[in-house]
Amino acid sequence: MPITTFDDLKEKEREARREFILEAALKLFSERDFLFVTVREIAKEAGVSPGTIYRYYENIDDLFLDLFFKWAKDELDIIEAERRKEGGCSIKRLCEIHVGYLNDNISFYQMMSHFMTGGGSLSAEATEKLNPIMRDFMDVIENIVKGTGLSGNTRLISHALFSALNGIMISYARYPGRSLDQIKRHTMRLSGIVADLFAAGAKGDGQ
Amino acid sequence: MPITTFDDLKEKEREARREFILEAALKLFSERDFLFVTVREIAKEAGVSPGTIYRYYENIDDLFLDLFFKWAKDELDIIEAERRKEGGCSIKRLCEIHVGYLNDNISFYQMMSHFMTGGGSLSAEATEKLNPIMRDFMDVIENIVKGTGLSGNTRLISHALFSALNGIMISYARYPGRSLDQIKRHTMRLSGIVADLFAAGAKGDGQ
Amino acid sequence: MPITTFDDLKEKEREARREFILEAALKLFSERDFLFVTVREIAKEAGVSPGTIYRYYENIDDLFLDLFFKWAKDELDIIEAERRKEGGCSIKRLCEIHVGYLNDNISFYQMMSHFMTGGGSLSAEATEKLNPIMRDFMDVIENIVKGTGLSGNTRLISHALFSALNGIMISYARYPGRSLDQIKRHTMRLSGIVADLFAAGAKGDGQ
Amino acid sequence: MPITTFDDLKEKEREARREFILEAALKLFSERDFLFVTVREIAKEAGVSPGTIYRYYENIDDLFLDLFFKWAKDELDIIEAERRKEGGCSIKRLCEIHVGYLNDNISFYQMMSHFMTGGGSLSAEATEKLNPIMRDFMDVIENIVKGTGLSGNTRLISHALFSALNGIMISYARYPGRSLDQIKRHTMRLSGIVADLFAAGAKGDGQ
DNA sequence: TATGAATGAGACTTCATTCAT
DNA sequence: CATGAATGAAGTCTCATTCAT
Repeated sequence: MPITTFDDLKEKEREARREFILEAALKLFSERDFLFVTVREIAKEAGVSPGTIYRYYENIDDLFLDLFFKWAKDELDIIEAERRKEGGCSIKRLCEIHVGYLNDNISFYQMMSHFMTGGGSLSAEATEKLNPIMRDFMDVIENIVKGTGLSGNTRLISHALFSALNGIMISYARYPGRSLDQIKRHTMRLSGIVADLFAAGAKGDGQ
Repeated sequence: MPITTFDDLKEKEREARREFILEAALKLFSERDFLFVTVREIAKEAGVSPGTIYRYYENIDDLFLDLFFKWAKDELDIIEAERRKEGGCSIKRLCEIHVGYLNDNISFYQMMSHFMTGGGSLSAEATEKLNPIMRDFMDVIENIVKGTGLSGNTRLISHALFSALNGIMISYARYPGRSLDQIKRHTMRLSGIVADLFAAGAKGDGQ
Repeated sequence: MPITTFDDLKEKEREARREFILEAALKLFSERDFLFVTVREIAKEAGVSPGTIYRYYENIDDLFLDLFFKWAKDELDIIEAERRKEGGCSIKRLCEIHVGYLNDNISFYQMMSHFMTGGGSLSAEATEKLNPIMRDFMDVIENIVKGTGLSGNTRLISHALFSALNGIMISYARYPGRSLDQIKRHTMRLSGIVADLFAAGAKGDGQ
Repeated sequence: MPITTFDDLKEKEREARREFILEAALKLFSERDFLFVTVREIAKEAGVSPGTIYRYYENIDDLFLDLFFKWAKDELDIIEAERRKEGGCSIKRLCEIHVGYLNDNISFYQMMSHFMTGGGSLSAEATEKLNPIMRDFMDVIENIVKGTGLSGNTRLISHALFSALNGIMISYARYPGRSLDQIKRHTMRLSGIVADLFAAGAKGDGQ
């Protein structure tokens, strides 16, 4: 019989408020490059004072990281759900999901590149948090890759696949003069090409 | 009979000074993430005053763009040289060159992602400058892709190849805890995988 | 027959809690310059919430004052104890005690200078509290001065003696590059010189 | 034949502007405890922008230090002038000058206590700057002390004298409820007492 | 009465850019 | 044409204090 303590409630409330701030930040990031969004703006959007932000995050990079994790987990959940479906998750479907998700959460890949290229001051602590989630991501991709019957260095292939998809987004997600819709179509097509090549490679390799 | 006018001379001198400033910036970018290099530092390194920078570039993004072009042209020259060699430039070699070049000019891909993800305030004018060089790049890649005997939408495949390689760098060029050497090795290996897949795809497609 | 009312008990409890907070602050001040200790830290150390501090002290300066009084009373007790000893308390001994006490309670003189130099926003009320304790201090010093057989304006001389000793601490208690031990030795020696001069002055004056 | 170069002029102008900012800060310090004067206020008072302050001082403590040096040198000049007079500078006169100067530059002793008690973040660099001027000060005092015919550890005695005078100011310069005039009179009297004792001690010692 | 989350003014500092010389 | 001093908006973050629970 589960008992909900007072502390549980408080913790839940705290999480909710944290989430609320995160949503506010998210809204701003969808309008503007996240690097140019300020603490003051996030606070205003969330309807709290700047100081409040710092009750929930030690510094601004911390907030960025939190949002990054949220996204990563969110996408992982989608992929996992797909895998549990009958027939599992093909490489093609994986690529669709990943590029589709990045299209719908345009700041996600920005952060990815921000943190990955060392733009963030990435405290040792932050890096320690960043690593496991990326490993989870890679594990899932690798499992799918393995599922295609492919042998060889599947880890390396997973790295290649993952980074190739990211590169598509980096390269074309903000292509000037194109609508969001056009961009989505283009990046999805490119991801399709990549997916086919990897899938074909898997088949060829398996023989 | 060509006449070198006074204006020509002045123009040449101007170009030289512009180049000089650019080299200074380049030197600093090789030491530090280009987003954290200030105008004052560039000016100091170039031995001019900050104000002078603005006689040659409308703003700092303009300078970034100029350097970006320089790099792009530089790499294109290398690729073209390779193509003129006997046997031409294979996809594999292209991938080696591109990822190798990015490894040696670490700020190049940072700028790539900076401009491509909309980090720069890309004036309409800047965008107009950005497009042709990218098209040149893509033309060269496409020619190489075509040269493998591949049919189909070679343009799209070139896009996919190019962005996949960029993605490798974005994703692993600053992998925390690894030496530059290790990173180069890893990214080169990944680019090898991608190259093989595209090459195999080309063969398969050609049948 | 004394009757302990409910109110008395409450008042006692209140005093106890006040004392508890004070001890917490004291502990922190012994580790760090008191100006850099925050209300939150004191609250945490005392195991109460920041809001609680304000149920016992109108503001932070009020707490500082309270601690200041505690120290002053504490030192006065020591001096009084010395006076009650056979032979009483000489000027020399007084100086030793005072400078010794300041050495052992390094924040005491910091606060002294804080309040005395107007750093605190000394409300009228606070000032009213500050005066009697300082007068007590001065009375004791004057009594000792008088006890040496010295005539003349003993009050003024007491002021001079007291402030001279404080000055020694202000000037040398944080002398950079010296250990606490070296500082104690140096300040004690200086206080010895001052003591001798005042004592000699007393003798000369007495003739 | 001295030649005033262009650089000399610029340097002079720079010094003048630096001085101008310093005077503005000085004015504010005379009205309020210097620790509560902000960069913005100084900038406003000086009629420049906050950023300009940082062209002349690396940080705010640097400005404080500069003002401190200015004062110290200024007072040293006064004392040296006195020494060059016929009859030289007696201990009594030295005390008058020092306490008089502190009375007229009420922030001087505040800074003295600020820096001496470690309130400033006193970078190693700052400390290195602080030491020589204090040594100069002490040298002058010691020379005067020696001039009275006193033998023994004149350095130590000088320390004692100097800190005793400072203590007088710390202890009484902001005595609540007294006018500046009353304070000056009181502190001067106290310094007179100290002066007499040290002078007497010198005589007694000389015998 | 105690709590502690929220406040919000305000601190220092940076830096792309301008403009009088 | 080059200079570089000055700008000033904007950034992140702190912390004494308040007030609804």
